[in-house]
Amino acid sequence: MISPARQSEFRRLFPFIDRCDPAFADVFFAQAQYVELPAGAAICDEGQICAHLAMIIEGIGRVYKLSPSGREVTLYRIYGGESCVLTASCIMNQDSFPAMAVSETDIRGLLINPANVRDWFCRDDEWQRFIFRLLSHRLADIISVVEEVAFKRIDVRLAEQFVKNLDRGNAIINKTHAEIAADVGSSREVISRILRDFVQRGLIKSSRGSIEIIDSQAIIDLAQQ
Amino acid sequence: MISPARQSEFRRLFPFIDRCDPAFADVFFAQAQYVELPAGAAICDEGQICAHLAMIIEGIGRVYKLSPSGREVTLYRIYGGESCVLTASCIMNQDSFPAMAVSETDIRGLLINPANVRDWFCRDDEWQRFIFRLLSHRLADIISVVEEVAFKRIDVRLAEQFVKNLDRGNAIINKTHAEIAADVGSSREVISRILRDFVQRGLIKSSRGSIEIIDSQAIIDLAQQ
DNA sequence: CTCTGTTGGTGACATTGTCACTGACGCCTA
DNA sequence: TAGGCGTCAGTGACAATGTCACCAACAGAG
Repeated sequence: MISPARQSEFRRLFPFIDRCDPAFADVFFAQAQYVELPAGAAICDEGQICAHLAMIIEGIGRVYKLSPSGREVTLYRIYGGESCVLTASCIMNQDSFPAMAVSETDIRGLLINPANVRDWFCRDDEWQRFIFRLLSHRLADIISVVEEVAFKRIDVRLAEQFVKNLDRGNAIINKTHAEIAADVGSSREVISRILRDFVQRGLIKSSRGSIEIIDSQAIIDLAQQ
Repeated sequence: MISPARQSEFRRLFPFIDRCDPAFADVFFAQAQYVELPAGAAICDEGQICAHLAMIIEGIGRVYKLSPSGREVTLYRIYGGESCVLTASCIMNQDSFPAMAVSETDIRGLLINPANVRDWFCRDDEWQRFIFRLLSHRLADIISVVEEVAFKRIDVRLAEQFVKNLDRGNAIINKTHAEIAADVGSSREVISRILRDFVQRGLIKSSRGSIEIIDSQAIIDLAQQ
């Protein structure tokens, strides 16, 4: 049973629950389980069967593919108010998870039992809609990753990442070159070279483990190619 | 109403329908609509709202992304007995279709009305399972495209394509270099160069518009990298 | 047979990936 | 405070891939 304080926190982030039948919401909070995870924890490994559907209240999760040679690409991130599709899809089909997931920050959230996810599906329209929207938005996310990787130059994709940070109000990005490379599916050396270029053109300032965006407009223009 | 001959054809390809409640199957065939499409027809364009869920009886559909510069990547193909996820996901959410789709061959199939897809979802378990399996398998397909594009050398990916053809019993592939390039998300020139290499190594024979696989084992070995 | 559109081949150059190595920095401990 | 160690970033050399411009071979239509 989830405490009232946590319930109202959850309701702010997952407004669908207020549109559900109140009786359903009661069952939901009775069956859900509250969990906390430290940053850097492995949530799900490739090929594993997923135990639960996680609904994030606070924190960031990252779902990515890992190549045998050690390279990575981020498929998508899960923020507060969101949930993991791959988990959802695994639960519905009892398939194995086709990627890896880690917590990028400390995470707090609710866990839903696979049996409940399925049972509730036809019990409450809003729950059904929530799960479907989840699946379809992630499908779109992953397709856009294909597009990025297959068609766009890396400097443009870096600029896009920077713009995402600007949109969230961060002109400073605290990441190492290797982390950025794992994000866009490239290698550290390539990122270093491109960032050196950006510095020489006055677009950013770079220091150990962090990047400051100086010329936002130029970054935005570059991202729009 | 679908004719009995077509119904039994459909049942062979979509066995789930026999596991459904017979009353449901009756409704299904009463509401479904039979269609034929010529090869090369545009089924769905980027950004369009999908009108129907298509279930393929015969023929091949291709779903792909197109870049502004004209390059392409195939996301997946739809064969007889399969159906289009993106359509399914669009229908469930009334979203727009995030890719393009064409018929690669003549196609025959059934069309299901979006309202029916949704209504039937909670009416019949087998229908629900069918739709979910569809979504989750395609999600896995598309993730594996990300993996291919981000991590693998093009010669290896070409070999993989050839192996898929060998698995279907075709040692001869009737495609132009440009078509192969669109498949793997590369450019014609690169494919030409790699195929020239393959010819010189005795793996294939190449002629205008078709490729014959000579050394299957070497192709299989290469694909396994 | 000629014309025309399609298909494939090629060289030159830009971008990206990979490998091997180096130096700089921060932190810990003696 | 000096030395040791791990993380982070920079670099040159080379391989793989993408892009552009152009040409040659071929097939089908008229």
